[in-house]
Amino acid sequence: MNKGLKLQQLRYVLAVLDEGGFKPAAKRLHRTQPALSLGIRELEESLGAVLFEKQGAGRLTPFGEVCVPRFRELLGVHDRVVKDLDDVINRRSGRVEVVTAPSIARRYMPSVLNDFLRKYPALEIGLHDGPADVVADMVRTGEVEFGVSALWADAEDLEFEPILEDAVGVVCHQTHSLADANSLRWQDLIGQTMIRNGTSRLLEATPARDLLAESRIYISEMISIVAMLETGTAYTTLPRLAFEDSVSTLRFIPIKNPTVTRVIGIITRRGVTVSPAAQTVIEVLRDTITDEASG
Amino acid sequence: MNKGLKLQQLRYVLAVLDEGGFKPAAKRLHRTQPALSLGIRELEESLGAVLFEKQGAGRLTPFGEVCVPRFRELLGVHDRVVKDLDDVINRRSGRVEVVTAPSIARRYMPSVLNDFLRKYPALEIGLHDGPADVVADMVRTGEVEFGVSALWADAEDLEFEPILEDAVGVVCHQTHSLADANSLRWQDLIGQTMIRNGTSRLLEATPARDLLAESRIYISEMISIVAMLETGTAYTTLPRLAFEDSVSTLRFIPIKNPTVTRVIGIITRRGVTVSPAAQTVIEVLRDTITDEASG
DNA sequence: ATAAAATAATAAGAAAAACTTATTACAAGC
DNA sequence: GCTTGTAATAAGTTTTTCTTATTATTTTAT
Repeated sequence: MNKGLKLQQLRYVLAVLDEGGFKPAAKRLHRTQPALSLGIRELEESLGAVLFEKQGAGRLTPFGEVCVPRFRELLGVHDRVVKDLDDVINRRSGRVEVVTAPSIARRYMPSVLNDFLRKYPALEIGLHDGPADVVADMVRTGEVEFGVSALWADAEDLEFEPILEDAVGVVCHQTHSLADANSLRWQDLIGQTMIRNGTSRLLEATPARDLLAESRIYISEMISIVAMLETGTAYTTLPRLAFEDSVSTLRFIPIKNPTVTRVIGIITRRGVTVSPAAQTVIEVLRDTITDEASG
Repeated sequence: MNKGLKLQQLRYVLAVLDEGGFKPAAKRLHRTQPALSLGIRELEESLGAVLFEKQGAGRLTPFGEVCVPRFRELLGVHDRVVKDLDDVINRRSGRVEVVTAPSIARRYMPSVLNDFLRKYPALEIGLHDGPADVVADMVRTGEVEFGVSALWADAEDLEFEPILEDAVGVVCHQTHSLADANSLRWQDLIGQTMIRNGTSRLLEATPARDLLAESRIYISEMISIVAMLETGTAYTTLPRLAFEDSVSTLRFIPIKNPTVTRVIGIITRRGVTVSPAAQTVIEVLRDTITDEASG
């Protein structure tokens, strides 16, 4: 007794039943009558028992009666599996986990999420945020399918695809001596009290490196930085997007010559294809950023 | 997107996962590595999405992760169906409905049932009894898979395979004038009061036809026949097996020259193969009757 | 009952599929 | 950089599945 049913042969059997004979069944399946005859014969041999009575217009043997509900069940499961997977591929089903830098989460993701949920009503999304190292780790562990953030050290196991440049500028209180400039050069900052923060290492390989060396304050939390800036006695540097949600008494002044930028991109595990649903989120994100840049 | 998964290709995928690579998986399935490579490639193309990362020792894509549980489910159903059908064929599962003449039900079936239940502990049986016409009808409608009885008119749609001959004799009270004979001839009955019953038509094409014509009493129910016989004023004829359960004050005397017999056989629908379980019951029944005849 | 029509089984060969061996390409490890 | 282990590709073979043509059987109609 040869194990291993062939789904097509089971379909032959059901077609013969539904159509009431080999010939009409063959027609429906775009086959010839001997094809079904042979196929069903082979199935019977592999089972070791006959399914149809001889010469009887598609009448089943008692054993056939036992088989048919099971054939239907198996084909039903098959068809459902095919449909499920088709839904996943065609974005009618699925869930994506994403992690971004906080600035991205606040500046772009609300719009991305809205677009995404509207365009793909059946897809689900989970959005996380965190600093660049957390983003990288969550991608690495597979907690999320991709991240959106700057990538400090380019890691062997991660893929980075830039999507956005974010220029660093001065942030200070409106009463600060630098507050009224439209733009600044790095030398304008010499002698001022500088607060370093998590993004300050962007300056490490730039003309601002000396300012960094002189700075005697480091504050990691944005809320503490703001509190310090509001005393009017110090400034800090931030990429434009990271400043976004700050207090209205603070000013952001771009710095030129040279412009220092933080490159933000999509971080994925190297050699891991993202799911169709995640691919969709990435596409929507790219569109959103392109629109913002041009609009 | 081509619908229609091939079960073997799904097994390839699971084997690669289980064994952690194409080569060991191929070995386990007694195939070569390119066979799996090609098979899985084809599956990916039919789905429209990649399942395994390139060059990565059997690591799945996120889409692959979605697929695998469903592949397991489908193959699980397949394997269960194969096992179920195998059980049916090998008599480890199944149910048979049988109908017999009352005489058979009482004389042979208890022993058949005991043998059957002991030899095939997983099979179930349903036993019915009734007169010959009911037996034939239950077979015809498919209520039962086969019947055991005499068949009056040989019907086009039924198959009859004789297994047993049952000789007709005289039944009368112990005080009746015929009661002490060891055997009788038909002419010995002339002038006696005869009760006709359901089996009397066995006599229609025999020398007893004249007795039948003279008889003025017909009783269908055995219990009423017995009551009448016990008055000692009349006799009736019955096949040996039908007499079996009668009262001890009655006698059965064989009739010779010629011996009239009722042929009992297995009745099935013409052109309908019986199920493996029913086949088993028939075999046990044949054995039982052979044993009784010789023992 | 016989002839005609319809249906499925069988035979033989063609097309398609699945598999094999041999080779190439790619990545990881020494 | 070379070796080693892995998977992909190429080409050809075997196996499977299908088709056309024919035969056998049963049903239907006369």
